[in-house]
Amino acid sequence: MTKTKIPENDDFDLRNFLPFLLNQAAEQSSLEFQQIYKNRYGMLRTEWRVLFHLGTHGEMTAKQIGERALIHKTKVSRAVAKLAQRRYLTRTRDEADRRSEQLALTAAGQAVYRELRGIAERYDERMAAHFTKGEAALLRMMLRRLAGMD
Amino acid sequence: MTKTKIPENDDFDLRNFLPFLLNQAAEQSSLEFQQIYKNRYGMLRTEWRVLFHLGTHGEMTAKQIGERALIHKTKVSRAVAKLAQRRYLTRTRDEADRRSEQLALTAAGQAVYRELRGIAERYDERMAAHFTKGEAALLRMMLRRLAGMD
DNA sequence: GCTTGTTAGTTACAAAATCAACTATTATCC
DNA sequence: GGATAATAGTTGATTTTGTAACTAACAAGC
Repeated sequence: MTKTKIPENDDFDLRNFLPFLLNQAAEQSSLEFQQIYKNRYGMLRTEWRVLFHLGTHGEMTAKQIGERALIHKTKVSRAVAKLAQRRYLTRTRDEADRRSEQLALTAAGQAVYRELRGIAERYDERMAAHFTKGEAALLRMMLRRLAGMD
Repeated sequence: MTKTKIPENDDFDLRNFLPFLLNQAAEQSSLEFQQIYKNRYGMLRTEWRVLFHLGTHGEMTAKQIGERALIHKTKVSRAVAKLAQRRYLTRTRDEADRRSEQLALTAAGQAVYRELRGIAERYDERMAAHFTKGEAALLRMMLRRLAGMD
């Protein structure tokens, strides 16, 4: 029975492959954090991302959000539509350039943002607690570089 | 016009939030690496993951792959079906437990795996080149820990 | 001014992911 | 042994995403 054993030869290990590792770590943390905003606010990942951007930066256009967060414009468009429908944000046509709209959180949106921000901060601390302060800072720096955010 | 300015107060920055950073970095690298196997072998992300698992570990069941890679069983099932259809792997019913099947790469599957593994190694090196050897090793360690792989 | 090209954002359609229900098989417990 | 529960894997229905084409508004060249 010529059952050729697969060449274990190379020292390549999937579990050390950076794209794989990044994906696993991201998936793990996203899933965990998702429980919170999904079950509690019925929000999708893209939606809280948009909410967070508006929360931290104030008024922005859909385009600016998409650029910063690397989210495709159709996804942003749909997330904005849902958030507007839930009265978490308002759209005001920009009179200087009437193609775009300035988006801003309503009072309700800000309230949700502040709640989620608090949860996010605690969650982040819990993750960072796996490491020393220096390691955590280095990790953030490295991830920013890999994400092309530098 | 009571335009309440959003509290820029807290020093919370989305761009430092670990789940966000992980997601951005993972997305960035996955998209880039995907160009290669997608354009070249018409494979989906889940498919090369399954292929890689079989390539590095030899025979496995669908369940084992799903557990290791954090992929839902329906996704694994469909990926396995496609790889089988392309004759990259064979399924052999496990006589000890006839519910499950042992999956193994065919010669063709192994050939593709080896090619992709080479590409993956070079890609990984390029990513790691952003950092010193020590930093890169630390990064992998930290990601493994965050992914719960330790 | 008018044609041509861009850009912000939306929408329609196709591809993929998620969820629930199903089959076949094995394990448990009485 | 037989009923009940649990498990491996598949399939179909629903959601979500990605791709393309579209509308409306602006910009540039002439």
